Amino acid sequence: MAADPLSRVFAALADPTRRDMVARLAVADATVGQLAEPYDVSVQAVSKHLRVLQEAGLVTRSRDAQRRPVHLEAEVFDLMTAWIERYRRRAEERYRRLDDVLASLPDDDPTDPTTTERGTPS
Amino acid sequence: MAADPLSRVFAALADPTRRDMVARLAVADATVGQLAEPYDVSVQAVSKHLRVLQEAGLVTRSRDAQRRPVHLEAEVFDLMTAWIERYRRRAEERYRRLDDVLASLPDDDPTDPTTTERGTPS
DNA sequence: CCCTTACTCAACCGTTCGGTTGAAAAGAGC
DNA sequence: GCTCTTTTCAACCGAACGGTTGAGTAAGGG
Repeated sequence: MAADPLSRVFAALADPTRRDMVARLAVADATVGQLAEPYDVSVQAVSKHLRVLQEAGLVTRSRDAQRRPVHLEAEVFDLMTAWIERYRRRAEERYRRLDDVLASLPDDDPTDPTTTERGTPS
Repeated sequence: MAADPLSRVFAALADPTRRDMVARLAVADATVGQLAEPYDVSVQAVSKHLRVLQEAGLVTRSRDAQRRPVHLEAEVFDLMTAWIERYRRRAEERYRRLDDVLASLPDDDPTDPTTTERGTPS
């Protein structure tokens, strides 16, 4: 149970029920019971889901008498977007470079004198 | 095993080994053996990881004799970022509105006549 | 003071997950 | 035609997951 933060966030959001809870918490804070209401599972199951979200840092909980209001912590999203954007950018850069190569290797039309000279020939 | 696409992508990236493979594939395509080399696990385990990444749409594979080069498909990232940004924005909007409320409810100083009138009473 | 509400803890259950080993499939090279 | 390389398939294993039920805890409300 000692996974790195990024793994915990991704794993937490890999469950559709938990994603839906996050979606609803983005609109307003809610108690465990309120969160459990729409789903066809026990309150205990929802409580477990919330613990997963909490340990992923996606959610915090306060006290209001017996109620434990849940609050969405949106900053953790940055962790994911940072990772995703990093490699997405890297991949796109690679494709861009590939496009350049393809663009520099034209039709090889022997009747076209502008294509007979190649850039960086070995 | 019939999970929705978003769950599959999140689940695929919840594993640090798979994330590392994606990171390396962002630099260059690689074969199963090349991908397996740095890790202290069997090639079969890596093959399984690749199947998970493939079913998540993160990766495609072609043929080169016995080799099966793996290629990163970066478009799937958009699926995640779209989801994340949607709810991040929603959450931030909510906080912004909360700030507005707090700003419109000033110090409540009884000696200050400008704070005695409240908007939308009752 | 009960009693009800709101929630968590604990134990259990079936399934999935990440890993293993062993065998098979598919090609290239001698 | 063998053999070596590369990869997958299949069976298995322990741990984690998502769910359940049942009991326990904490705090208001009659």
